[in-house]
Amino acid sequence: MEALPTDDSRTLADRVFARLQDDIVRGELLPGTKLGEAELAARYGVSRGPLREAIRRLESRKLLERVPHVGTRVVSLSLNDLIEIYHIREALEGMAARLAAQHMSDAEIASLVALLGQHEQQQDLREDVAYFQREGDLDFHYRIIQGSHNHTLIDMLIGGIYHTVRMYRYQFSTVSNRPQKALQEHRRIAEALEARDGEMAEILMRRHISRARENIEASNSQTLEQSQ
Amino acid sequence: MEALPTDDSRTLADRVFARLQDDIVRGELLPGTKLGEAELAARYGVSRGPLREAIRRLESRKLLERVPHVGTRVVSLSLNDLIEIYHIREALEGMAARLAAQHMSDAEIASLVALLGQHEQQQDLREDVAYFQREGDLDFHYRIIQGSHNHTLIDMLIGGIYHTVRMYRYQFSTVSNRPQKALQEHRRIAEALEARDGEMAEILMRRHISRARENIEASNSQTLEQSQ
DNA sequence: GAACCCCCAATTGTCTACAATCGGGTCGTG
DNA sequence: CACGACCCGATTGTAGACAATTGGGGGTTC
Repeated sequence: MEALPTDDSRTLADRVFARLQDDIVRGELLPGTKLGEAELAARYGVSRGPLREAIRRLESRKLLERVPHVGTRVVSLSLNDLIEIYHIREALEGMAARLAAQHMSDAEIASLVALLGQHEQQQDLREDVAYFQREGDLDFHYRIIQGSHNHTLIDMLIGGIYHTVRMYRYQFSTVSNRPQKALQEHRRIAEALEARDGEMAEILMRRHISRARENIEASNSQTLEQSQ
Repeated sequence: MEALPTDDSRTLADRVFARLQDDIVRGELLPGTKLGEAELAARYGVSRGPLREAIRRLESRKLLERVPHVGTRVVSLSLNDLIEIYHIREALEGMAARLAAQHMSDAEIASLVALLGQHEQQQDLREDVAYFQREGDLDFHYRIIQGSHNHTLIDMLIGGIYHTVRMYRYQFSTVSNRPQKALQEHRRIAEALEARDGEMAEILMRRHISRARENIEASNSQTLEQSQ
């Protein structure tokens, strides 16, 4: 989806950044884990210099929390944080859907529809459902965000928020318990894009994300109560 | 508004980050300026280690552009970038206004109204108008964002977008040519907050930012044409 | 036995120095 | 004049050492 850990990015700091981010997002490093610099430097085979640069960047992305003279640890999201993020996604991805209706090429839209066809097949076969619910869902949203052709918006969502959303999915091992409804909503959004109806696309996208949020709130309400 | 350059933040890297960001935003370092590491290290009296950490963070915030093995330079915004940012502000600050109507305390709203009173006086006196149009305007928006009480949203806007907006104001030395209208719009937004009318506050805020964007587009259309 | 203080070990923060790598400019050649 | 190889500067990577701060353990006192 982005830079793979096997890539040969320009500098060492860039590679360490990508690998460390991936390990965090994929749950290799669990939330709350304390990360010693010497330990991490050994883990990735680099010296502390490039490592610290990578840590600073991940701190900016809210994937690491750092306390001076104490240490760095992987952030642990609260349910409230996640709900805030979904409210923001509602605003930004709603906007992205409206822009996508204006700016996506016919080819891009056709490709998006084809993607939904694949998802439908996967679901019919009940095969690798987890994939659809995890990366497949993000892939759909990913394409619409790209379709907005607003570079700043793309950067904020893809480069900022989506890593946190993906990390959450691994942390809470959340799987949507409404995959068929989600797919239907995806279809309707795609139809609005095909009709070049930006307002409709925005409304449908906002509603789609809002429902996902409500689903999370309902599924984790007992978790919330426990933590209080 | 945030960390002042005179603060005594925990680590050197934090201080260099704050000072360098301030120098960029305030136009001390002009857009496109090439920044040598040795030069900057001498300028701020630190070694390259903390400096590089600061550079990485400013790169994440889109205030610096870095090309490996070539160098770092201050970003120069295009008019198109700025317009994209204003579209995003429309979505996010509209949301912030709606949340502020729900979550701001009566005291916070009263303080906001008092701030508008100060702005009105400044404008009547035609005194230091530039201040109102620059930091004063941002101060109003700043308070509403804070009033949303959504930590993630606050962080994205205050910690991310607003530095870019402020930098732009210095770069293009843009002064709104509609200060009285802007102030009126501020007043109406405040009234909606007093009435706890979130929907109205959102609509008014979106319209307000949309008009500011149109104003920028009109003022700089010749600049756009020139650059093409 | 509990509370407090002090000291120490561990970790982080910082600096200096040197090797390695890349890009751009220069010079020479066809 | 165009093309290519070379060199030099700057940036990046690494290592080592030392300073600074934090948090906890041990001891003392009430």
